[in-house]
Amino acid sequence: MWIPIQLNEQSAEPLYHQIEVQLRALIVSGQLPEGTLLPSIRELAQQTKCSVITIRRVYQDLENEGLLRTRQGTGTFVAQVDGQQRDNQRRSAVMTAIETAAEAGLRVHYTDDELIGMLREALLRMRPAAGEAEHGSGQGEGGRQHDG
Amino acid sequence: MWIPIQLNEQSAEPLYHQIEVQLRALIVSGQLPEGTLLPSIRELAQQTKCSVITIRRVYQDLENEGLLRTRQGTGTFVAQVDGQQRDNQRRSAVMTAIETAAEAGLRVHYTDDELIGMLREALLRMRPAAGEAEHGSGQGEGGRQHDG
DNA sequence: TATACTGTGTATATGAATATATACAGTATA
DNA sequence: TATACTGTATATATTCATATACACAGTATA
Repeated sequence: MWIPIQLNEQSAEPLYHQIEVQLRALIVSGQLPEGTLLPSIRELAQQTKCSVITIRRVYQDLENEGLLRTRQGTGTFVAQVDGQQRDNQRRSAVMTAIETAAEAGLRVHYTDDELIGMLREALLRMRPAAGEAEHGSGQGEGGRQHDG
Repeated sequence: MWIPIQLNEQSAEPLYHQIEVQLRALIVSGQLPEGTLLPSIRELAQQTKCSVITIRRVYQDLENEGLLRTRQGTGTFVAQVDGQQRDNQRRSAVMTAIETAAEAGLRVHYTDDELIGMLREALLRMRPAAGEAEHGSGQGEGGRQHDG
């Protein structure tokens, strides 16, 4: 049992948070369907080379958000949430970040069009040649600092 | 000597960081021109009701970024940076936030158009009626006076 | 020089965030 | 029941962020 989690050891962003963000996205985007049995905390701890307690925290946090359901002795599953609610979570995760960006933009007096242009640029850069033959160049994504 | 800094005591965002973000924006957007003498650290500390050391840290951080210049015994000034470089800083402050948002969006499989739409929404919400009845540049209620 | 401003350096308190080991408890099944 | 898995609870180490007091040093000027 394996799920795609990529940790950046360099980043100042704490492990538990990196894992949470990625796992949350997998669930909320439907890539991990309802009822899916996740790896055990020990298994995922081994995969990610961090402690069991850290993974436990991740599972616990996501359970508190209603995304997971755990049964002691059995395992941890993707919870069933109604589509409406899941959409909300999916949306709000992104909207929060967008609002932060918009705020930053307004503060330094960028126009709406300029900001939208910058978003277009960023997307183009991060989603290289979607439709072309790209293969290979590992676009320098990655290490950002923690958000404020 | 007074500069418009608004602190949110409730926020989890630390004081020094709130001040830095706002002061950086004032400089980088040109609202505080080159050569402007800032309030002394003691004065700004009083205005913001936080300690001198905290303000000192702010000034020091911004000096390390090249935005300020301090002369012991005299005061702290807005540094002269060539327009190119200042534009870069203005831009990168926003771009970083935009990239974070884009990353979040891609993770949950939003399309570019959806993300752009969300940004439009956010801007509309945060910059209400910018072509309607309101005249004036709308920014910052609470008075911007500026005498020297 | 005396005074009253500037910024600077050192040393420190405090609390939260991060991560951990280890022992405990529930569940499934041969 | 014995075993081998699950998750859980407690207690703790460590580091970093935040904020501070207070003595020190440079500058301007009456």
